[in-house]
Amino acid sequence: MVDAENYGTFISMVNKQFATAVHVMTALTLENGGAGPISSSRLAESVNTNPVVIRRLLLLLQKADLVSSTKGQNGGVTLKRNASTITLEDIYLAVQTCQMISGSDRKVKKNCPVSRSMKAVMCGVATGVEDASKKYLRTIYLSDLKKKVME
Amino acid sequence: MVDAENYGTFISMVNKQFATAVHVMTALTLENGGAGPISSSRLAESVNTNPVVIRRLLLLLQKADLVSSTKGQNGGVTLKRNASTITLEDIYLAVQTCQMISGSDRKVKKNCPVSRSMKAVMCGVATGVEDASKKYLRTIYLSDLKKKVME
DNA sequence: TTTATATGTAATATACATTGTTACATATAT
DNA sequence: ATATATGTAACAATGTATATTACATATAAA
Repeated sequence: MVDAENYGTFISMVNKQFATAVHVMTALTLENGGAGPISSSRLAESVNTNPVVIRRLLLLLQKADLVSSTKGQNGGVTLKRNASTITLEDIYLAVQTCQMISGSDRKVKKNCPVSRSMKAVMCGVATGVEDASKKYLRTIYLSDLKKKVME
Repeated sequence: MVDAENYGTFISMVNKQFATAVHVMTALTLENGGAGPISSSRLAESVNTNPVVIRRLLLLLQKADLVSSTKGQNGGVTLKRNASTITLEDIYLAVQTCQMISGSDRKVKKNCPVSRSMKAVMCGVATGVEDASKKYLRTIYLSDLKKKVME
């Protein structure tokens, strides 16, 4: 049933990509320096998902130059940079699919001044939210998360 | 086709609610003080959607005490507070369905320290992003948007 | 009091992105 | 040569938001 009480109160559980990416990168931070590369299968176990989901994510992290992977026996993934130089903004930008706030894609009503202005207005708002968020994410380093996990 | 080039690059067009709410509130700001209340049908025309979509949104805005509505002939919706006292944070909080950054709902792997820590880690991150965003949204008043539209 | 018109609300259809899964090609260390 | 890892395609399953139709309810105005 959808009424005033719960309309719009669904919790969106799509877009786990950022959370998954942070998980993977944190795991690499803790395990690398240990016994070499980690396989997507082991990462998938820690995340509790399918290895292909992890591998798809890793392609994005590779494109952003955050990790590198090697094929074949004893292959797997390693961090490409030191954990104390990687921030959550780096990870966010690597896997970002869309802005946190999105405008509407509805057709503009050309005879309505408000409708005509909305795209520009929401674009500005989206940029503002994005900038504020990234500024915050930039303050958190992978090495900070490592500490948190080890506590 | 889904490959490395476009996997994760879909633009999510769900969650137009905030954009729609800003549109509606801006329209009310411009038109109120004019010829009394505005009907959901007229608002729907400006937004280019179905009146019911607008009415469902208005229920949320009413719960947040931002607008009030009257039934019957010549009925409709009016702003309940002055536009120079309403910020985009008020609107965001009224229609917010979930946090901008969400954690994963996957089951925790209890023998993995990273997996055990992730929920707390992502909760902190989500709160940080949320706070930063709200702080920004708090700086923009409906009266500012009115000016932008009238330019 | 009747009528027109507005909101309130339910039920359902539609659209679409993300995740999960299977299958297989490709590369590489041992 | 073989085992094992990544790379990639294809498709099913899931879940949320929007759109739409229909109707109940309230109220101003004739």
